[in-house]
Amino acid sequence: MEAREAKDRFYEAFANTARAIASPKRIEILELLAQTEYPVEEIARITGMTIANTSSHLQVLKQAKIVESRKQGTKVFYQNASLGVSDLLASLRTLTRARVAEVDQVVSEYFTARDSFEPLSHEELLQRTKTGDVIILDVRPTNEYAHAHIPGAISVPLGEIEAVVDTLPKSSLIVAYCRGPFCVLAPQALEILSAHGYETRRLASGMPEWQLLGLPVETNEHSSTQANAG
Amino acid sequence: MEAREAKDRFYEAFANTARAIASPKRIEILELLAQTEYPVEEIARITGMTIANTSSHLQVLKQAKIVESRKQGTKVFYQNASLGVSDLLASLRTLTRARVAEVDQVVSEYFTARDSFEPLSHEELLQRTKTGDVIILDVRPTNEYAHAHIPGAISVPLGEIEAVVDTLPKSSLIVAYCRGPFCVLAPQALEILSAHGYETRRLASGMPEWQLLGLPVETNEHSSTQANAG
DNA sequence: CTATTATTCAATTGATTACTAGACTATAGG
DNA sequence: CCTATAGTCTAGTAATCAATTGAATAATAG
Repeated sequence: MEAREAKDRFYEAFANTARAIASPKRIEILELLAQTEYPVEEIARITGMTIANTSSHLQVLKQAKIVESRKQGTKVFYQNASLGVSDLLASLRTLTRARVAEVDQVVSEYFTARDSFEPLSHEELLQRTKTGDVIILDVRPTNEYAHAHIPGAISVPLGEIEAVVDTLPKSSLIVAYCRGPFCVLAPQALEILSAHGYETRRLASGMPEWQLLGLPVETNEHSSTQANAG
Repeated sequence: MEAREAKDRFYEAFANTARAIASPKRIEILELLAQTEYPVEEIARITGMTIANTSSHLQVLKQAKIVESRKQGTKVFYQNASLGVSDLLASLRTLTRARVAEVDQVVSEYFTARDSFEPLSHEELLQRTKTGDVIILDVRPTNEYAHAHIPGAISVPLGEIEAVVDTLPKSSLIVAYCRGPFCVLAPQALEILSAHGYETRRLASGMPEWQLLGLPVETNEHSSTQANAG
């Protein structure tokens, strides 16, 4: 009985973590917080939930030690507790995508099939930056860029793409990345750029995956969470 | 509304996978099936559940495409659908362990603190096998060994450790591994061996983790699932 | 035709889940 | 001190779900 109870408590601990993540809304929150910290109100706005509901979802995640919070003035900023969260999300994505055709259906429906081109792997990117003539665009909101970005990448939030169109040299390959493999920001940005005659490629994955690979990131220490997302 | 529904369905797919895993019993099953395939009856016996209950847990996992089944005679063998399952379990373990002190408490209680020695990393093992004088023991049940094992490893199920004690040269380092980082088989085996004066080390992780690293495995094509586990 | 093995069904028990509205708390700034 | 802002907490609702067991059913081997 002793051992039985201990064994149950043991597996229970892992099940608790899984249970905290087993909710569409909370996964959406975690994907967002994988980019950078956000205050409750903004999380609520982005996910389309009420403040109260968002707060309670965040409590669930906090109790499972999956997210952490930091109070600043009247605001409470939440962020993922560690890169391990991104790792778990990545595993979950891989396992689900490989097995559930439905996901790709939804992807091609919601994330309209803008980028028909083969995405660029991180190895390819690193290699091509050596031989030069590559411009890397980070098309996420500026606060996410500020938190962590690929060294040398330029911050151009999706809304400002039009503005920079003619400032970029047409001789360079334009590589854009955003939040992750299912994020639409980069494909949308590249659609605009390629319509203007640029040679473009999308980076296969986003910031969290880049960090998981142990690749270097650059940070802008200051401005925390001003801009916003959709 | 269209986009809203698509987004919800999208995250729902991942949440479904997570929900299927968010159960202590099912995690226990998955950890077992990460070793090799097992028939329902044996899974029930090992986990201490009724056949009916085990079957229904397996249906949940099967519907989520996390496990697959194969019918042979009157038996139905289940196995994990891919290494992605082990990957997800590993992420879940890491995230939970790092954040929940409780896990380590339970570990040190249930998995009694037999191995006080620093576990051996796979890099160290590979390095030491080059310089020779290392014997690798796979102390899992023989069917799990047959399914996949470290090249050169000798199969010595825990129950047969005593029998081989004096056949192993004392000049060699004895390295044992089993199912994973929380598996007790190897520590128990090593306790016996070190009591007999052997120099012993435990491999830090088990077969699934070894495979996740892309390291080579050896297989004995035949005998499927005869021996058993506890 | 019988024993074995697994699945399914029905029923029980017990609990969670997501969510909203409104009360409450904490903080910043006048 | 007062007020607006931001977030948390509580209670209630409606909806499910979850784990389990035992009995009935199905599939297969011999």
